[in-house]
Amino acid sequence: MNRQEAKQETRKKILTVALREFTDHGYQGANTARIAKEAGVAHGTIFLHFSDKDQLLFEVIRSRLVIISNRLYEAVHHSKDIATLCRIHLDYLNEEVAFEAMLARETPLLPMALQRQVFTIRCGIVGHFHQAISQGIENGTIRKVNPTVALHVWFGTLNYYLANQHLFASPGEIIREKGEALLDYFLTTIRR
Amino acid sequence: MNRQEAKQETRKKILTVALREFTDHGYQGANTARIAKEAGVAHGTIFLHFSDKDQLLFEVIRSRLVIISNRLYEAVHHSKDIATLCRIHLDYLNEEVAFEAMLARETPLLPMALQRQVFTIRCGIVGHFHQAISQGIENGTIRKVNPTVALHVWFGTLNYYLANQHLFASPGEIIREKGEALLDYFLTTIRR
DNA sequence: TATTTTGATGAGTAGTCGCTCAGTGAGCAT
DNA sequence: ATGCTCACTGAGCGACTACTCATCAAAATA
Repeated sequence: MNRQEAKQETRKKILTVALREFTDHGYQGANTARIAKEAGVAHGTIFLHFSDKDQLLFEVIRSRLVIISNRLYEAVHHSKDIATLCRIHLDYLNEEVAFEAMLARETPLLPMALQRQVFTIRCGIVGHFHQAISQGIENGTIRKVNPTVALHVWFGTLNYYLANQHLFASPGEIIREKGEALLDYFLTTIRR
Repeated sequence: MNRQEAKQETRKKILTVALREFTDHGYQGANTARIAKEAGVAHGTIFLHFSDKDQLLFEVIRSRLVIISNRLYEAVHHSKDIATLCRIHLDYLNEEVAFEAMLARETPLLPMALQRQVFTIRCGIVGHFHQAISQGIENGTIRKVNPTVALHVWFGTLNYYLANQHLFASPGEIIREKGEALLDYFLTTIRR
């Protein structure tokens, strides 16, 4: 391994550990000294690769969101049925429950630039849901509700569950324990 | 004013300033030195009245929650109609939007003990809504939905709006701009 | 008036944490 | 072999902040 490859390796190690650190301790709680220790590098090394803590965590969250976005985009591309979309969404949230819970808790406190990026990436996902509901209303399977509000209800309630998961369920089990009931409620209230 | 009255006055001044401090800067950001300065007392005085920052902010939050709890409790004596309760709830949130938005953002990050206490106080409020929905189902005005999930939807979506208010509306206007549409959606989806 | 009680003071302590920078040594070109 | 480059090191800096405690002064009490 030459020096440039080694440097990239170091950077990657830091990013990997930083993701876990953010997931476990949140934005404020993430500790650069601990990240360095866990990654097996000196504390100062972090600041050779990233100008400051903000930029490091920005990079971590952004890269994560891109993965999510792509995955949901592909999954969602094939079906326009709202029930299917919701189920795919629940499956995804259940797999990434630790990261998504932390994101739900921390997003409102993130630097505004990062917050807007999170929101923009989410908009792409929400668009598919919107289309599915509008189509359902047109062909008469869904009652005449405001599609935007319906989506805020779906995403909002899930966000609420994730952010406060330990008040509603055993840790890490929130989607498994509450997802089905929410989906059932959501579908029966919007379907004709 | 005797000494005991003066002491109570000091305590009250600290609480008033602490409420504004928490509303403006959140839990982590709330600064005990700044609170003391704003309240016109020495820094150490705060810790004569409150064992630590946690207890001070808990007292602040508790006193606020008691207000809405009492207000809803009184309202529920006159009416057990879910629409009325929701409207009272929206009115309250609109009046206290800055504090409630901060609470929505910060609750998941509070120390667990404080979080549980906030949750317990909220349970009293939620109880009133639960009763109204159950009664509505019994007398046939409300469809047979899971009342608990319905409440999570109502409180969860409002929480989502409040926590991310600046993504959905002009600052401080979130309830005014989105409350009516949400109430309309909520009622039409649960009513027969 | 003399003494005790007590609420208030604010400089000081101890701990945390992001970030720096002079120094090190392995790798690379010549 | 020699000298240079540069990724990396880690002790230490400085800023911040919750909390303490010796001290004070005014009010209550005797």
